[in-house]
Amino acid sequence: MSMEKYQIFLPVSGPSSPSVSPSSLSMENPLIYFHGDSTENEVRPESRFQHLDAKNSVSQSSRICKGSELKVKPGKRGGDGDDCWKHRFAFETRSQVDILDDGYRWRKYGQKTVKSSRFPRSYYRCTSTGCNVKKQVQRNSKDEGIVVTTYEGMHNHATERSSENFEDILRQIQTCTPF
DNA sequence: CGAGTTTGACCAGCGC
DNA sequence: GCGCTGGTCAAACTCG
Repeated sequence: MSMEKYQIFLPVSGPSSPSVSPSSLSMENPLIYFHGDSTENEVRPESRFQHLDAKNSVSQSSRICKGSELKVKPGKRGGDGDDCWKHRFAFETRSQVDILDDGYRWRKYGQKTVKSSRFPRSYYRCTSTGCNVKKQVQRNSKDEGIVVTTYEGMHNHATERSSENFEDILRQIQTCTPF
């Protein structure tokens, strides 16, 4: 993925605009820019997100958009036994490959075809012991060149490989709390 | 042989 | 209550 180009969409409007210059963001040699229209270009009308949104008393008008962070309750199976709300955010990247090299090591634990998309959704967990971060990867059904990545949780360790720029992006997304 | 992937089964939440 | 759906488990499999 050395010459892969990424287009990362982040919310520009709202109180949580990442204070980062687009030109400073890169991943090897990426072209990254901010996307200004978060209404027309929502990740997808995912009912789950909207439902969680409602639980968090977030107004419907400010529903989930790309790069937004939200807090989500742990899985129904309570796999990690964590009763606290987890940080969760989603963003889109334009890439030929599904898996972004974000510096962390991920282990795939499932794949499902979801009704809302013709592409399967893949489920990954961070392989680091004690780190319960998960992510879901799915191609946008409207534009298969766009990969929708949803992170859940916060890493409690450093990256295993250097991918500083992408890590910067993630850190800044995680740092800003929109709600 | 260990780490990661695949894939069918299982389970629980939600809407009707 | 039932069926649908999404998320997870775990055994089998692949690969380095």
